[in-house]
Amino acid sequence: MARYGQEHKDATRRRIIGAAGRRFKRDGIDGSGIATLMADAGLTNGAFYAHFRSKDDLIASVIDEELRLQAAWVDALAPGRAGVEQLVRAYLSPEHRDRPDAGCPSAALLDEIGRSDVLTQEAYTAGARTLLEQIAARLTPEDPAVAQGRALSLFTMIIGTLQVSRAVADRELSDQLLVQGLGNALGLLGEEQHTPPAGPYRTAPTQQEIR
Amino acid sequence: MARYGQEHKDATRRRIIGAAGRRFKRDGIDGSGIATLMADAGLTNGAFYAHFRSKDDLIASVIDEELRLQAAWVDALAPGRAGVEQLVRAYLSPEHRDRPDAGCPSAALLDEIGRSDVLTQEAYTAGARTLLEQIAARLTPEDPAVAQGRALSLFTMIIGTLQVSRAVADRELSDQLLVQGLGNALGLLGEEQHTPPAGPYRTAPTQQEIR
DNA sequence: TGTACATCAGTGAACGCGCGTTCACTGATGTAC
DNA sequence: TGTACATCAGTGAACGCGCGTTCACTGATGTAC
Repeated sequence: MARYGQEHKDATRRRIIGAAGRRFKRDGIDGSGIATLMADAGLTNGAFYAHFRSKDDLIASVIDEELRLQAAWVDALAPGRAGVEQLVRAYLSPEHRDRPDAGCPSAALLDEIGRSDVLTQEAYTAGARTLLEQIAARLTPEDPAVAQGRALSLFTMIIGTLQVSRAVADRELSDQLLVQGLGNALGLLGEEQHTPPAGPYRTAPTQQEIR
Repeated sequence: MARYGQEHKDATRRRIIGAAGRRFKRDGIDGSGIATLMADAGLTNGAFYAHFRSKDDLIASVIDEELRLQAAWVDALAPGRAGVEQLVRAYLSPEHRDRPDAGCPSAALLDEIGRSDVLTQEAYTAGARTLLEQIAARLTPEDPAVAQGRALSLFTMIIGTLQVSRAVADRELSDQLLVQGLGNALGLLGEEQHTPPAGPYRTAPTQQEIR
């Protein structure tokens, strides 16, 4: 029958999506051409349309996949509130700021997602819902409404802080914004918690895969 | 001597910058071509290089101008804490969400600014510093450190919230995020303040020029 | 007051280039017999 | 076991188009005399 089984084609598709995710987060969606990201995946431009109907189709697939990976990363954190603290420390680290290609798709692409077509926005919607629920579930599960509000505060604050820290030319100010943002986030998280487990935020787990 | 005085050329330059600001915020920086934004300004593509050295030069000028306008808008708000509440209500309104071209440059362009050249990032840095100081100055000026932290929390939270509300395909969820974000922001603002002046956020002043 | 000239903001065609997309083709593999 | 054939993932040239940028030119105006 076929030269390779379906699993080979699926693997190639996933490879393209992975390479495109990294490229998009580094250079922007508009700033990434098909030929470039196919080369990233070790292929030539022509093969693209055997896997995707259009660039828009790819974009939606990438956003879907990126948010799934992020959800899996959040699931793997320590249980409960401690995991959220872990998340925040890793998220607002200089390492995350300096490696957008390995980082959070929201921080790197939110503006562009806001200008994307409906399929991409639907993928983002589902992903963001999941993340907000995951965070809320770790915060005071006895009061869902409060937890939901705090989850949204945290989510928007850490995204905004990382974006501003990346947009700023002054390194010192950028570092300061991260530290201050971390303080704000931890404050928001744990007024009840008296001694937040110390440890520099640079030793957060799976640094390379901060999302 | 010259056909027109220097003020004519300056006016044209400002007109291009204004048109480009609106276009950038609507379609993205990468998504806006020189010919299109010159047509927006009532000119043809060729005239562009009599006013700017390059597109990058324009981008830096646009970011500088957009943040100056935003600072002026913040200055015109009611004095003190009441002005910040006014700001937050206008910022997290459905009207602002739905008119990015007339809105906040940070919410529309932060990702792209993070990928822009150093001149653009320097313009953004100066503008963001001013805005953070303006907000901080309105919050408990007796304790600058606390005010600074809260200003950053507010700034990043409202930007993040607006971006997420724009990226989400579900209108109902989007509205809900704005309301919840507004609650969070007001909570952050005024634990001391018992009855925040009501009035729907849609009647915030200078709606058209929310920034 | 009337004419010749200089100025220069703006025009619009053209440049090479990379974009998203199409398509005739290649060639490594599995199957048939 | 060896040969002919079918499959189809991937190649790479080509398509029209819009990009950022350049440049020879236009034509309305102010100045000189």
